[in-house]
Amino acid sequence: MTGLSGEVDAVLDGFQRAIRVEPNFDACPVRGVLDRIGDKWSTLMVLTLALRPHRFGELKRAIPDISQRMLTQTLRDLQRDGYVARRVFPTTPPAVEYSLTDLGRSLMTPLSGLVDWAVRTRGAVEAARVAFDRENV
Amino acid sequence: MTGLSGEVDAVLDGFQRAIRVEPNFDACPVRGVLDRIGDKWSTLMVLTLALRPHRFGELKRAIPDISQRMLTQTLRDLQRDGYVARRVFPTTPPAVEYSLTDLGRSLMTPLSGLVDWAVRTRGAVEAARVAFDRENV
DNA sequence: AGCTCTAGTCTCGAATTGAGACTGCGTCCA
DNA sequence: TGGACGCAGTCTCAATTCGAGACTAGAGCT
Repeated sequence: MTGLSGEVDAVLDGFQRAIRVEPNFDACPVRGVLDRIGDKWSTLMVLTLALRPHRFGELKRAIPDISQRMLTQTLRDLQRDGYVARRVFPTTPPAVEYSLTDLGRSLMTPLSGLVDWAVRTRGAVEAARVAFDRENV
Repeated sequence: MTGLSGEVDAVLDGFQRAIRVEPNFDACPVRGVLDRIGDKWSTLMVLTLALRPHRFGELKRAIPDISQRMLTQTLRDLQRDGYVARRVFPTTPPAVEYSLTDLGRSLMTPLSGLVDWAVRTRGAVEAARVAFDRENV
């Protein structure tokens, strides 16, 4: 047995069944969802928008090392998947407000579990990295 | 108020504090951990290794659309971070077994929460995509 | 001698990303 | 009246990353 809780086993079973059932592995819809979440900028952006709605420029300042190009593109992708809502105020200069939808907010529960895990394990990960780099010159 | 549970709020607070404290945003250790998890292949590989240990070739067959190059590289990265253990049997032809470490297994709880969420929401995401594509010609 | 098997590495063209210049258009200040 | 500014992008080009597939070592099998 795996030593994991029953809940985890159930999810694993579901995962295994999902990829078995899906003849085209690449088209697995769970992968489609996970790939978006797994994107370098997506989680960061969802986490930032969870604090409060942001305008385009605010997001750029909140995540200083993202390029405008990727900011635009990631926002579009999140919007397309229904996680983020885009509201345009036809003023000059233009104002655009991005906010999480209910679907986007529903991601916060599993995502915060992951962030929490990351915070708890980062020490172990850092130690593992140092050990690995020491052994592999 | 955000409408989220207190637990999520607490994690968000932690996240916000973490990025505030970190002067070099790019070096935030949580991001380092999340970036690895967020990798296109990492989650898939962890999920596969959670089923049972796999040899290199088995992994390649289990995840048919990964290139050898990325398979090697992702496994190295996961090993470096201490999620995966690599065991070499000095036979010919060589045999190498990859398995999850305790640290790697500890990821299964939050990760399965995410997979579960992906399974539950994929219908809504698919609908959002169709609606978006219809509106944007 | 030649073929097979495994776990990689190497090379090269293709796709993705980053840095930053540029746009449109009203407002503010002179 | 005209010049600079702010905002939310788009466009271009260079750098980085990725995928596909050829190639390697060394023992066993025929």
